[in-house]
Order: sequence, then structure tokens, then C-alpha cells
Amino acid sequence: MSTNIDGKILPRAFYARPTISVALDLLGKSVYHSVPRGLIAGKIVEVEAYLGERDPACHAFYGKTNRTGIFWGDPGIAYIFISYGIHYCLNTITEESNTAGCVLIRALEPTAGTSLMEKNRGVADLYSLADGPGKLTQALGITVAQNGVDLTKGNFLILSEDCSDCPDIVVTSRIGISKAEKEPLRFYIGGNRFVSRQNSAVEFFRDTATAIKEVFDDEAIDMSLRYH
DNA sequence: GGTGGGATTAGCT
DNA sequence: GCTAATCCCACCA
Repeated sequence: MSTNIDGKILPRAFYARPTISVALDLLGKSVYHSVPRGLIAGKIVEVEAYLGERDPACHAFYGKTNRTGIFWGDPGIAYIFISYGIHYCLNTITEESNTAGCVLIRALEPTAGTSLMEKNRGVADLYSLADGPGKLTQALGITVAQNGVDLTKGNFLILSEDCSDCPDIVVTSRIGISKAEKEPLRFYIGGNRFVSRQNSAVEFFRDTATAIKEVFDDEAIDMSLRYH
């Protein structure tokens, strides 16, 4: 079992790329948390990109502080913060060291340990277990205690998956933020029922490459730097 | 089915 | 002191 998993762990190089590339390529991958009572896992179906110092919605926008120093450290590290005093949000640090950026994981399709997830969440509806950033951390049993954990080793990992089911990506504006809220930086798997806030008023963009090019200069993303 | 308010904590714009 | 990358429930329709 463990050797099987070792071969699937996304290496640090996966994360050491432009944030938007990492965000797009995280769709369809798996978040994996091994806990004493069993294994909890889910497929990533929704993410948002936060572009570091250039992005007013990113915690790194105002520079290095005690909390945000992690942004300039190694990629592939978990950045977890408390949202609204109650919920935890899970991010992965991206870009090379000394460049800030992260991807917020917003929704998972449960694939293993659903009974544990139900217990952690206190609900039994499969579609409500991890269809939001606060819900998925609760379902996985993740808290700020895991802030700074390395996602390339240990019991909390992100794994590659076969791409036979390569996602059809939908691009929209981000959710729940008050700055830079119109940028095309939320990505999800089209038609997937586990995506959060299906009824939210978001702006839809035609396709990823076009939307990104229209809003950012070409330094923001090099579409050739995809990784599967 | 849609909306509005409250919960609760860390960081500081 | 104020704000926030959320969620849930009560209430209205």
C-alpha cells in the first residue's frame, strides 16, 4: 500500500512553477490524509490561485510578516489559516523559493474514508462533505496544527492520479473575497457535483488561456508549463 | 429557493 | 477595534 502511494506523491518540482499552472494541474489530483483510525482521501475538483505580492487578495500582498513568511519558503508546503475565526483553509505554497504564491483547495470529491469524513463533519450527505474550503479541512481532520507541513512526505500528501479522466476546466472569478474579486483565478472541473457554491454569482470566462492572457501579462502563466 | 445574521479567532491592510 | 479566502440555520416566499 505505502509503496504504491510513494510512487504517486507529487514532487516539489510540481509546486515550483507559476501558481496558475499549479492550480490548473492540481485539478483531478488527490488529497490524502492518513490518520490513526484510517485513510481519508478526495479528488481535488475546485481551486483558486493567489498570486503573491502582485495580488491584493493574497495574504502575501503586504509583504513578509510572521504569518506570511511561509510564502517565500519552499513550495509544496501546506499553508493553513483560520477564516472567520471558525474555519480552516488549506493552501499549497507554489513558485520557486523566494517567490510568493499559493493555491487554495476549495472542494474535494470524497474517494476514501467517507465514513470518517461524515463523522468529522457531522453530516451524512456525500455531496456536503467537502464542497467548500472550510468543509474539506473539517472532513480531512486538518487544522492550523498542520500549517507548515510538507505535502511531499509524511501522512498528509497530494498524489497524482491517472489522467484518463482529464478534467474539463471551468474558469470563474474568485469567491468570498473583497479585493481583486473579478480576476479569472477560480478553476473547477466542469459538471462535477462536488464543486462549492454552485449558485454563486461569479463571472465566467471562456477558456483559461484566453482569460488569463486578457487579465495578466504573459509572465503570470506559461501554458506550456503544465504538468500531468 | 433565497437571504440575512451570527459564530469566533488571529492578524493588523 | 476591525476585518476576514466560511458555514449554518432561521425565516420568508
